[in-house]
Amino acid sequence: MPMEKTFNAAEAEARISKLWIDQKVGRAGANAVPGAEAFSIMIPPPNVTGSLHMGHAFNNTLQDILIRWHRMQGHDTLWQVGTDHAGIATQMVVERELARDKSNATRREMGREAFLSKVWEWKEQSGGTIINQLKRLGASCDWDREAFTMSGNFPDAVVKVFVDMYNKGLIYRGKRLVNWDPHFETAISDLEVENIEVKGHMWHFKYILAGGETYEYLEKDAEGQVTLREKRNYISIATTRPETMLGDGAVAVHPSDARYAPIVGKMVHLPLCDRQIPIITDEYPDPTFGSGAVKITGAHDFNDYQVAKRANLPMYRLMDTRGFMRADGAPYEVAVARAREIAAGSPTNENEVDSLNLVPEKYRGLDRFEARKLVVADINAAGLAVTTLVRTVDEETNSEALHLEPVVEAKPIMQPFGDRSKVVIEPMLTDQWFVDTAKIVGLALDAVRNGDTVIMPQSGERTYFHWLENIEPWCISRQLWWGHQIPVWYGLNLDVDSFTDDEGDDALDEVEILNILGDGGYVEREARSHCAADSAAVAEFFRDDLAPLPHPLNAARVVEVVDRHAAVALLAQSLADYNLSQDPTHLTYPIWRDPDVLDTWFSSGLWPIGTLGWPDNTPELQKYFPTSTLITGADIIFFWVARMMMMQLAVVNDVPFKTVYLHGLVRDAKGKKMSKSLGNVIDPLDIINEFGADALRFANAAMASLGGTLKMDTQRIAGYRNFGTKLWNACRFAEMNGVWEGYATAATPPTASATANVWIIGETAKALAEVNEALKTFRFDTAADALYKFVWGKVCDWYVEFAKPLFDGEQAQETRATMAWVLDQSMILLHPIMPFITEELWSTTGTREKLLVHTNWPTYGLDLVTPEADREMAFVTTLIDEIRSARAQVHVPVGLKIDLVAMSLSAESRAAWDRNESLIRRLARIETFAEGPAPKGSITLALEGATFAIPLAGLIDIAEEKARLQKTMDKLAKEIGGLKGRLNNPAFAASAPEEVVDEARANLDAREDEAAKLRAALSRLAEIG
RNA sequence: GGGCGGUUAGCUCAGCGGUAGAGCACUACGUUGACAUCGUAGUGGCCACUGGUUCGAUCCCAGUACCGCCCA
Repeated sequence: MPMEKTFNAAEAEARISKLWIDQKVGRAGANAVPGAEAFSIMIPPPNVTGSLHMGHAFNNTLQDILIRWHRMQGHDTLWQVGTDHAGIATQMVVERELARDKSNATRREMGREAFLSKVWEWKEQSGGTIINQLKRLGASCDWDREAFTMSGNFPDAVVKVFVDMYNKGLIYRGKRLVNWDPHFETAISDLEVENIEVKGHMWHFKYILAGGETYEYLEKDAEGQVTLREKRNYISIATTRPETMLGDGAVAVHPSDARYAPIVGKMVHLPLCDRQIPIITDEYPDPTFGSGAVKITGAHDFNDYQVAKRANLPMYRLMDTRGFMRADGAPYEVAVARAREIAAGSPTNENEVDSLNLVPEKYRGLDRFEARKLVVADINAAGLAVTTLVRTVDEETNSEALHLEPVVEAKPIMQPFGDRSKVVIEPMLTDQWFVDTAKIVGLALDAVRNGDTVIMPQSGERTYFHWLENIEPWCISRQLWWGHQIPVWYGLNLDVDSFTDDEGDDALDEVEILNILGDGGYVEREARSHCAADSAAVAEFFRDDLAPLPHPLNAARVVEVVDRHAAVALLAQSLADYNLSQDPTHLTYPIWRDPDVLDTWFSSGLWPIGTLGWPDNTPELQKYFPTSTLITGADIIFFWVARMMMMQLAVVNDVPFKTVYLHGLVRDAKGKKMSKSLGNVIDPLDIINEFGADALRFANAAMASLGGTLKMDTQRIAGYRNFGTKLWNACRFAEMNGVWEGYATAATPPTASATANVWIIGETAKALAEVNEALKTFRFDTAADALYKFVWGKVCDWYVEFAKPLFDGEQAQETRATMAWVLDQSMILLHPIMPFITEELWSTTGTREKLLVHTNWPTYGLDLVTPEADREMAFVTTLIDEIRSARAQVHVPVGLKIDLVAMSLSAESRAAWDRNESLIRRLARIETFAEGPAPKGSITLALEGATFAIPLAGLIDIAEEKARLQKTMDKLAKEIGGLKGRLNNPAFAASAPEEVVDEARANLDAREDEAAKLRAALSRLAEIG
């Protein structure tokens, strides 16, 4: 059955994709020769909730190109595929799904266990979407090894790493100011916060000095002239977040700020609150900004937090997990009384400070933005706003009036938003788990500095260094349910420090038991904690804690309960039972697990070893780790690349990958970020449906120059679809000429005698060398460009045309063999970039031992290039180009055959002519050929080593031909001028390398030779008219 | 404010010491033994600006302007 005119991508891709998957062409080690070197790539695991976007398509195309290239070379390849559980994103999706049906219970109503089983259910149903989309793209992963960060050995690996790092002191728990997402009610890391400029306001408040004090406030201009002098009883502060003033711990001014020097150390009344705070100095306030005085709210601002720590100020938390003003704890009067005691020096601790709710009653329970409005209104009402005189005119009476209005500046402010929730992030003082990154960052920096891991483009290394050198502790706990739960358990601290053994039986008596349970007793103490892989292992630690305690506590059974509340209840129950029964065997010691889960990036940070079976020393781990190359977006260099480096080095003391290839974000044709709101999202599946996966892949490869932005243009994709069609039709032409009959795959080219055949074999070798070199250096664009130029520009534009007359001559047989081989090589070389169309052509042409995906990558070298053939073909193609160009310029109709006269021919040109006459005649549309002088009314063509004339008496417009020649002369003159200028400069000959000088000289000779021929032609024209 | 990068044909980008290339778009012509998802010929550029280094700079260095991205 003859081939169709075009490749039917929609039909063929599905069929070929199934074939590859059924035959497991991408399984680890497929097509590897014995003892082959390993080549491995870890896919950046897409979110299990996700679907394929252009970024994925781009990223995975590049990975697949490398994998296919190495696999065809017989290397032992692994492309590890899988998905990420994506804590927040997945929890969000499942909650949203549940909310669609009002009859469903909410997450909180159904509880942790039931919710998690819903998430798993959802994952089973829709988690495979993106994997199937990768298959449509043609990705040749090892599908049987598909991993998931919540399945298989991954949970164990994550827990083991946590425990190890905990034991090494690399993970700690602490109360820190973290980014709090009030929507998801969890901490998030710095990287999950997007700072966006929004319209905001700056309010100015007066904090009145305590004790009726006043001071002289002076403002000076740059020359030191006093511009303002007034007696003040207040200090003016500016804020964009008025509601936080309720938690202020101080007002800070810069130590060099002379305006406030008289009042540093004095107290001010905190408006709306019944307490006083000090005026302190700190380097943080900028004296030139606003009033130069800053209110310090340590629990709700990152800068203030640092100031508060330096000045040892209490940090009062004002909000709850949803971002509402606190409504818990003691009444305001009680809390504020205690705060005053603390301010006066009463000893306290972090936990007590955190437990004090200093939100006055009227603001309690309000949303933070509601509270803001109310605080502003109340301050205005109290006359504590900084005001300005405003003149108004009454329209009816036309009378002017002056009155004071609060100063509120409208100004853009940077506001933090959650990258998932899109709500305003609240800095919040909470207990969280941290990785002490400062302790593990060193190895990660060194590995890149000493080249164990190479990041490209190199600018990526600079970014990497800059971030790691300034790294902050990594907050790894999330108050979510979907994720790896932190392997830390807590138990009540029952250490009995005042035990008196009245009975001499070394056992607790009833009074002592009551002490344990009683108000303010042991159960109120801070809990003990232990970290271990599971509850059985952790129970050992708690038994060790219990061992030194008096009977019967030392014999208590350790049991796990849900939380501290349940633990206290169970312990009480248990002790009460004991008191009656005196049977210690029933005594239980309850422990509970930390409810938080780990940041998703903590587990994906272990992706390279986790997917290879670690902590078991599997054969895959030995073979494929460290992995060869990581291809990922530059936007996740911090999230993921740097963390994988730190984690792998900390855990297995080896780099996770040898090369990191970073690429930019895929944008639309205009360079805009693709976003749903802009409506400029291009769905790669739509592109595949319209143009085929190969066209998309080729476009991706061609765009992949190092460092640039990636602008996706469907017109360009269409162009590469056309490129596929071009190759298709070259093969179809071959088929129509019987080229494939009896042809079987051959590693080496056929012996050829016709110059065109010899030449194209050499061009094929050049293309191979270029593709190899380009892919070796990750220049996918160069590889694509070289293939495009070879297949279209050499094979189709010239070779196929040359072959047509050759098919009729004595060299028909070798031409068929050569064409088959060249097209074969084209399929092979293109296969990594365009796998579908090439696999399809492969199966419809010739006799094949293996699928193309497993066909051996060629190894022939540039020795196949024959310089004589190159020169000869250069003469032929130049001559044809010149004739065509001349014909077009003097408007010779395409259909008209012309005569050609050779005025002069060098020996080499004559030989070239003789061997290729039929090609030239055909492609330049020549009727007759003769040697001799130019007939009258000819146009002239000057080539190196030859001059030709085309007699066109009566057909040509003399003036037009003159203009044509003059134009060529002008171009030549410009070149000659430049070359002469250089050669006449003595410094050039003296300083430039010899070959450059020689080349310039030879070039000048050739140009002058051509110019002379053209001058002669012009003078001949002058004779005519 | 800090860091990284960009500025080359109408558009999107390569090139990065020997006076410019591709694809697309555009113009004219065109169905010759594969291909109109095509062919042939063509139009189009003080390589942002100012200095410096060099025999020679789009390319290296410094500065300026403008534009991105990331982090505060």
